[in-house]
Amino acid sequence: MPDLTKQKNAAGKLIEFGMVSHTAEEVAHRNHLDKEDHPLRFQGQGKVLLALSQDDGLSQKELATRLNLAVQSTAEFVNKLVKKDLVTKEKSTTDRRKTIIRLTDLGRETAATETAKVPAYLETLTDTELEQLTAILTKINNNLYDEIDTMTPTQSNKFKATVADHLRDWFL
Amino acid sequence: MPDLTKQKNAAGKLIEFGMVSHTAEEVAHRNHLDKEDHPLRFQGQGKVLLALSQDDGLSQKELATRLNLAVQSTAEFVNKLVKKDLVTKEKSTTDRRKTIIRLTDLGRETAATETAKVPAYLETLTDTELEQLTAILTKINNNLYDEIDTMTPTQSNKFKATVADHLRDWFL
DNA sequence: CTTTTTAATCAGGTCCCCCTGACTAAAATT
DNA sequence: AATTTTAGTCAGGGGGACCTGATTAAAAAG
Repeated sequence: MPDLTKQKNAAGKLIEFGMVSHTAEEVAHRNHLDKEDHPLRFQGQGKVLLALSQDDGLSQKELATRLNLAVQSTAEFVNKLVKKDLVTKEKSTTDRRKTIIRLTDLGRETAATETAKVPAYLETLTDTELEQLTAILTKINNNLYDEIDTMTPTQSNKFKATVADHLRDWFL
Repeated sequence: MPDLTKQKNAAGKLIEFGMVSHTAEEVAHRNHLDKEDHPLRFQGQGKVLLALSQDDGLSQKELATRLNLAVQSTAEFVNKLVKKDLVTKEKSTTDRRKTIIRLTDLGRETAATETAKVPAYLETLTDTELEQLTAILTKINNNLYDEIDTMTPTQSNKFKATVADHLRDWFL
């Protein structure tokens, strides 16, 4: 039986981490120490980018189902990404209803550097700590995937595949 | 010299965690398995609530400086919280320019349950893992506080105190 | 007793994430 | 050929986190 206090401690630290990292990002952004427009948080537009770096050339519909989004939301994000020259839209030749979304070089690069970026706050951790953290987060993330899968009976939910596999490829 | 690969692994897991936990929350919310209006992410309104649970009866100005926000933003969040019956506003009697913000019982309770909530995904971790996670996050968070303090030369930046001390009180 | 500083407010904006409803155009069915 | 399904689009919204600018009321200072 796990110690409830320990759980609460960890939970608190996690909340704290969420808040503080968010604030740090915002401060950095306001101080213009940050070149990019916006950090690209891997929600919304970021999610789309990530899905595409794993599987380029998806249709909007496919993107929407994979990302658990309404098609219209997906369209919105895609359009925003087009404006930033991170992806392109082109009509499918085999099925002219479909629009194929592809990463531009810039888009691919952005996704890569964005995910490969090592935050400064990790640099003081020892190798052991990094390993522990990775192992623990792996466990946590898997739990979360299960949670999502349980809640969304959409059998074609490729969310986990989209996120996890991509990151695995990038990092392992 | 720390292993760069290990850093990247951890960084990736952290990104993944951010995305996945966010998605899980959204899914839960859409499925109405979530009673509350909105999860209260401890930014914006949530930050205000947290600051108040540590130090009740602050003025809006004090809140703003502590939270690194424009006074107008603070006012906006406070007003939203008032509508939700989580805080109250009252004019200070000693200085009638000031507006004192106080938590309602509901507000205090909300902050408490919100922060004390142990996410399901922590329940499968062993005691050892929980301890490791807590230790590592403590280190990371401290790094982030330093980052923020370095970037904001506002000497009166009580951000760290507001966030960390409160959570410490709650969890330790 | 003025002038200046301070705490708030209102007004208006920017950008983000995300959704429903209504409607076309192109495939797949019947 | 006529109908239905499918992929997208437009229009419109709701809520959230923030911000700048202009203005008021009250306290502090000169």
